[in-house]
Amino acid sequence: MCGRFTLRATATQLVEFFDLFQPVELPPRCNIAPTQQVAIVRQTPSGRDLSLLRWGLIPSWAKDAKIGSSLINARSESAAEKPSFRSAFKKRRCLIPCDGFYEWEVISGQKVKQPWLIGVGDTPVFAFAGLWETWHDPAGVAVETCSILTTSSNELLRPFHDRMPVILDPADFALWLDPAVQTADPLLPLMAQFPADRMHRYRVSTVVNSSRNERPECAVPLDSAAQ
DNA sequence: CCAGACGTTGTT
DNA sequence: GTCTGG
DNA sequence: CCAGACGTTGTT
DNA sequence: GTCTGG
Repeated sequence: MCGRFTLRATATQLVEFFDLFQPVELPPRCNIAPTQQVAIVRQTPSGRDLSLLRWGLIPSWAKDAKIGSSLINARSESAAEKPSFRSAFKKRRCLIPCDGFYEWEVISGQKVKQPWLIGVGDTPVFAFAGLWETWHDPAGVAVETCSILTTSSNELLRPFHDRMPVILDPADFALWLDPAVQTADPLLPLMAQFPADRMHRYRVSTVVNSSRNERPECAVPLDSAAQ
């Protein structure tokens, strides 16, 4: 599954990979956590646009924002039907740029979990499949939120979880973002497991365990010689 | 009709 | 907002 | 996802 | 144990 990730790509890399219609410079992030601002790519009439919104989808009908922190992921198999996600799945799909995500290994007898950083080998940046939504707080202020879709894990991720984030192939970006597509049928094949042989992983420092730590050290290989 | 739920994950 | 349960 | 808190009252 | 905050 996916609860923490990195985005250190430059504006140029983002423009090229996502075909953005205007560049956006983002500060490098090594430890993006739920409830924080994340960058998403949306299709607008002018082109593909990058904006920042809160991670943890709050359905439009929610009475308070709390539910958002438990909706950081959405199951791809059911998002089209679930009340919390179906409206967003139909009309508000997005890409979530990423260049690595963390998984934690539970080692028996050890209290502290060992984090790993997972990457896609052949691209400097890649895309999670995401959904976004608008919620209005009690004062009427609009809050935009998002969620990352999940699928069953491939061999590389299975040691950590039975779920992994949906990673989209750039060839599928246009269909995923197409506002005219409002049914799950043509989208289901896009949400398959990303192949394990195109991904890699390495251990990183437990510094990343606390979402308060944003230092670059979070994403540095622990023992590069041994990996 | 109204009231109440609406989600994911991991762990046991 | 929309569906399910009573 | 993990870390960290987990409470009430009255007074300032 | 469970919820909240980041």
